[in-house]
Amino acid sequence: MSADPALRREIPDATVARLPEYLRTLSRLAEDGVLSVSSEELAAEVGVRSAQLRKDLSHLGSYGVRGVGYDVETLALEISRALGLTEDWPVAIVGMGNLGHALASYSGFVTKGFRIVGLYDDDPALADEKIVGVAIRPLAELTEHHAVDPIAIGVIATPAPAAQAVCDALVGAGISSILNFAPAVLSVPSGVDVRRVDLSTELQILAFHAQRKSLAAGDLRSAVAAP
Amino acid sequence: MSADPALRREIPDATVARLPEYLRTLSRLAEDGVLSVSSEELAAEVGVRSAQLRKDLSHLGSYGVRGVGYDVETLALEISRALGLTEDWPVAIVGMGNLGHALASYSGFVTKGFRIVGLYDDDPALADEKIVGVAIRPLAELTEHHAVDPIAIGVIATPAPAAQAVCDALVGAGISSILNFAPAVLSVPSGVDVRRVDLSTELQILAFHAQRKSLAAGDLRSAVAAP
DNA sequence: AGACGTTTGTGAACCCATGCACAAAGTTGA
DNA sequence: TCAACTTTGTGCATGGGTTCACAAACGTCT
Repeated sequence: MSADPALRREIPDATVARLPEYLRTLSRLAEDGVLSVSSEELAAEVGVRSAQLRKDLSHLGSYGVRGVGYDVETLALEISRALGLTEDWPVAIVGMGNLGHALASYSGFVTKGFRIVGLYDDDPALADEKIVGVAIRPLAELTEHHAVDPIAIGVIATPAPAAQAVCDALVGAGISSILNFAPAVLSVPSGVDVRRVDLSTELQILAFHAQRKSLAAGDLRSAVAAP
Repeated sequence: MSADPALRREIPDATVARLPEYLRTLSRLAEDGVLSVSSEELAAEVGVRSAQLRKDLSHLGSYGVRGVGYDVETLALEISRALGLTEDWPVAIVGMGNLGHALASYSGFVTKGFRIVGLYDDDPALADEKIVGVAIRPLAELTEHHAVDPIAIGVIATPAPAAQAVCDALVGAGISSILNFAPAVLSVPSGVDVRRVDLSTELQILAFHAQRKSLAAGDLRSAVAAP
């Protein structure tokens, strides 16, 4: 094995965003006993163009065989390595409301490369609860906990007003990867990586397109000026 | 009232994706009693460049005043109109597990332009439950319900294996806007709009960047992430 | 061994999005 | 009224991402 192009070379963000999808589909194919796929087949499954798939994969090295395709197992492993999923990443969730509960018991967490090591909420009513074997603790214990059993990724599932304070606590403890479910823009020092998942944003984007469709179809809305 | 540029003109997807953020921030400013903002100020709040904000807003018309800035109320209203949020969109959620419960009780749903009109799950154990005043019903009743009280947006919160069947049911009933939380690629006829929100994808993207950071810092070749 | 069919990997062209820089348009103050 | 100042709206350049199209590489079959 030579140097690892997946880690050395710069992989475009747009490509990184698609790799999890490729990986998921490859895993499903592997379960179904499929040994080899062409870029055309895999692209069709995922819903992208085959040229894009090939270009994406080319960023992590040359793992295909011309005239044949890609070995499913090998490619899945290489994508896992590129994404850093060969190791388990310890995750902590802050905010154990409905969403926090849902995230903690989400099966996708445990299965692939992630492991919940901490659940935090300051509500005393939750103090003795355990989810998937992990106790819920007050946020004040985060730093202490992190020192003993390091946390790589912090998930914020609190209401928006609390999000910045929680974020500051996470950053203060030394966590530099944050997944934010609260509808708030977080300000963080450089070097800290924040991704936001926002339900209402997605709904609003859908509403926009739905509106466009309904206007395009029945064009008898309020006063539309003639061109 | 003249022609509505927000609806007639083509608004780039990238812009549409940012409009909800602008709207949220404007709403917060309005609550704080702020009457007017410059593109510089608003952009700083949202975390984008002021030039981008101005270009985005220019796609929906000319609602700023040179030398002054934007009237907060007016701009919020215009963005709401562009996104189609002046009307309430009826939403149905399918799959009342942890995530479905979390989504149903999510406050963001009710407040801004969306209204839950249906909750569906085939699990008999949930048959008599009500969340936010809406009863949980079996999926078979969807079409009937939709005929009486139309649904604009369907949210899929089921496990991945059930997602395609649920999607087919939604599309079959005539729903053409779908928000999918299941980790599965849905195949739909053209004209149907699907957006996917995937927790594990987001985690994996974070893991990729975290890995890059840890490799850049301590440059130990094949060593593990942990110090 | 050699010709043929298949599929990858990639150079090049296109397209969209972002950022810069400035003229146009408005306000304020004398 | 007019000059000075502020901020918008936008033409233009720049950069990234997507798609096309094809040569190189591999397996297969005779």
